[in-house]
Amino acid sequence: MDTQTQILEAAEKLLDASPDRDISTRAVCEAAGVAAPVLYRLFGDKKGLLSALVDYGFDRYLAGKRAVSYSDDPVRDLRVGWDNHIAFALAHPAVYRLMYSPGFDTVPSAAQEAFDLLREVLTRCATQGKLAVSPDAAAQAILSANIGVALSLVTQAETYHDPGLSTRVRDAIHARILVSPAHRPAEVPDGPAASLIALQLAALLRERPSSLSEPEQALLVHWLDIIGAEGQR
Amino acid sequence: MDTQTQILEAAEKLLDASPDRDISTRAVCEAAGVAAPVLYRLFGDKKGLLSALVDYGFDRYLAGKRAVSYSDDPVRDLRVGWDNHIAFALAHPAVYRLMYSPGFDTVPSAAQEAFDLLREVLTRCATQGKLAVSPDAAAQAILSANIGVALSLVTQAETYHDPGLSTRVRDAIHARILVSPAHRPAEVPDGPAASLIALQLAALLRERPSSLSEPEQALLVHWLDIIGAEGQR
DNA sequence: TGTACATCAGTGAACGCGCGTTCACTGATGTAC
DNA sequence: TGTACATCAGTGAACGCGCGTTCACTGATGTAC
Repeated sequence: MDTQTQILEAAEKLLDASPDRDISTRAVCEAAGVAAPVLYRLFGDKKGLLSALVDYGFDRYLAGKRAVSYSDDPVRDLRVGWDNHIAFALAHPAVYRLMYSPGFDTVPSAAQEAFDLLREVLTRCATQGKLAVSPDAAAQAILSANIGVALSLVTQAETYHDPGLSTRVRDAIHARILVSPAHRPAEVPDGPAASLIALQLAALLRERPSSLSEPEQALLVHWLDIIGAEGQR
Repeated sequence: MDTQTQILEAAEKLLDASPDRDISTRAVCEAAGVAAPVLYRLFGDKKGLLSALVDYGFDRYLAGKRAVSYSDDPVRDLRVGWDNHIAFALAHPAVYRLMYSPGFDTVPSAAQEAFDLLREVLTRCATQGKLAVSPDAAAQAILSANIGVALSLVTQAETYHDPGLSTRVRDAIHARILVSPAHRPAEVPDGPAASLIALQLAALLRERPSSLSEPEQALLVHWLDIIGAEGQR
């Protein structure tokens, strides 16, 4: 383990143990067993250390996700992704807080990457005609709820003690976002086919460009999204 | 406006404007136009100021809620409550962060009070036989999702730009938590009456004590909850 | 192979600023007699 | 009504600690000749 990793591990450990969610660079150096200037040569300053810490923790999390060759059931991947998110928050509470409830104004790049990964899975759902809203809207709904459950569990475990909480919220969101085969005919009695097919087509077109020009295709997809949105309640 | 309020308003204003979500007592005093010792006589120390700030902002929010004589439609109250929560977060981002993503270990008492208020509304839903899970489980699901949406909107407005996000997540959770008249017979084909009536009875018993002894009643309600939970998927 | 030198990860010690906090004091207001 | 005194919200100025950060230096390693 090189010095850089040593410092990062020490920093995360101290941050998890700190009641006020803050650490001093001096304490980090002492815990890592190095002199102060080492930290500043490697990370520039304290802010640099913290953002490196976010990247360090989250890269391992995303690496696992990226490496996984997705199953051919994107809906299943969606559930696994939710559960992974919760598990990561519980395993790295301090880093998680830095990611999704940051003290600085700039949002960590890793958070954006996580969002994009989720949207990819959702696009695959849409391609199979299983998504009832646009992938972007679905990603926003899923991630925001996912973050809420994770932060609640991390910061207020006593209040949020229901063991079924995470899956209940997860399935509630998924049920709303996905096309439920059982409910489809009952929920949208007239003209559901149009909006659903529009969404499916929009997802397909987003993946592979057609023979249309780029602006034309962008407008087409936009219109398809509008038609698809009509199917929502 | 007395000195105490002046200081609190100055503190919230500075906190909302601060990029790193922190303030110095010196800056607060300067902005409020008072000398430093005043702050320490009124609030004890910095931590005292911050928790007073949380109470100050949140009390006004809860006061409005408490004052409202609820409609006879608790499900409607549920929706209004969600929307109020979001509105408060957007109006007081810094205070909201202190409440639901606190830097200290102790959870603000106002947060607990908000949780209890939500559970009361849910109990009224249960009394009318409209709740498909226990009020406590429902409150956890609703609040955690509500917090997630609020924090996402507050800290990452650019990413979470979908105008329908809040209501979509809200209705998704509510649909899962409430008994949908249309779905009830289809969802729980055999013996749904038992679990639903058990939940309704449990809610009623929690409100007015029966002729049973307190421990007896507590055990009864506990069993009713268990039976009620069988109806959940 | 031996020597001279550049490179660079590391150290010990200090700097100095900002901060939370407190000390000694003032001036206005209310109250007992 | 007038006087003496307690109360208390306020002030100016300083204290001193912890912190992020940097300076001058060391010792090991790799490399050209």
